[in-house]
Parts: sequence; C-alpha cells; structure tokens
Amino acid sequence: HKEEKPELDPNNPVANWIHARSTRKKRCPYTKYQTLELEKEFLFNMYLTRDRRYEVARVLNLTERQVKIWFQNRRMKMKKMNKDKSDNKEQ
Amino acid sequence: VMILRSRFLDARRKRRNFSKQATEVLNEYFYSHLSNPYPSEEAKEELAKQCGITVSQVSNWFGNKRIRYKKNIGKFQEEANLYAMKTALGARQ
DNA sequence: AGTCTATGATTTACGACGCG
DNA sequence: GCGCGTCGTAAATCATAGAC
Repeated sequence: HKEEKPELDPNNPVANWIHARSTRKKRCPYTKYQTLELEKEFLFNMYLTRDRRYEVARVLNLTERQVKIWFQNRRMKMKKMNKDKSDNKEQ
Repeated sequence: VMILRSRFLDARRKRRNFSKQATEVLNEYFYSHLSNPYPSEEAKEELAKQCGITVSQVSNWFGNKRIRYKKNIGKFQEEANLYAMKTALGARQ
C-alpha cells in the first residue's frame, strides 16, 4: 500500500518511498493568537460542530478545512501525550 | 525530596542526543531497509527496546532520517557505505 | 565563551482507509 | 456517495545540545 505518491524512477533507493504530492500546500505556522484561540476552543469542546467550525475559521482567518484538520491533529496530540505518559510510568 | 523529584523530571524533559549504540542500531535498520525504511509497529517496539527509547522517539528518528537522507543523499553516502559493509560482514558468518 | 550546525521534537497538511 | 473520524506520514520549522 502506497500513501501519497510512489516515484517511478527504477534504481535509486528513494524511488519507492512515500512522497508528498507537489500540489500540497506548504506548511504555514499559525500565529500565537490563532493557536491560543484554537486551544481555548479545544478546551471548550474537543469536537467541533459545523457552525462552531465556521465561526472559528472566520474569526481566525483560517479555512474551515484548516480548522477541521487542526482539531484532528490536536486530538492525536492529546492521545500521544497520554500514551507517552503511561509508557514512562511502566518501566 | 520534592525538589529533587521535580529536578529529575525537568532534567528528563530536556532533549538528549541518543547514545552512540542506539544511533548505531537505528542506522543499521535504516540502511538495511533503505528501499522501504518504514518499520512496522512491532519493529518499532523492538528497536525502542534495543535502544532504550520510546516508540514515539523511534518514529521521530525515522521521520527525520528519511527526510534528511532524501534531501541530501550525497551527504550520507559515506555513512550508507559504512552500514552496508557492516551488515554484509555480519551476514557472512 | 560564543557561533553554528546537527539532531530530536513539534507543527501543518494530506492520503489511505473506516464508519454511519 | 459524502463527510468527518483516526492513523501514519511528509515536510517545514522550532529548540537547543554539543561540536568547533
């Protein structure tokens, strides 16, 4: 199973690795204000309703897609933090 | 005691480069799976155990290694040859 | 002792796939 | 089929440990 874009060059080692498509948007770090507001919203509810998402996106000048993905990533971060914490306790 | 405990926790929080032996193990895996350097969850757990680091740290290491290798293969050529030779010698006996 | 670069960790953005 | 969920990752960026 290949994820984003297997290259089709024959004999270089990197050929079969996963590569991001060239159409992917470049990562754009959010401002302190944007992050703070997103964190506040996350504290209020970990899952967004459709109209909260619209409102947050409007206020922070992000797309609804960016807000949706930020929440997905934030939930994964929370999960990872819990996992790492419990890993450190056992042994 | 509380102070010592918090100092210990703070110290643990600070990043430390991995030991030479740990880096050795990770590089051996990386260069012996160069055409598909994506360890399974089980392989990551085994590597983590061997290296004395967490599975997350193994994932971070491979993520960083893949992108940095890909970005400048030439810079890693010497290292690649070294580990290729190592595994060849290891497989011979 | 101060500069820098290598290295480990974190942050955006997606593809693959699942479920209702 | 759509839409949003998780999972694993790419790639850029951050932070600073350590080499020089």
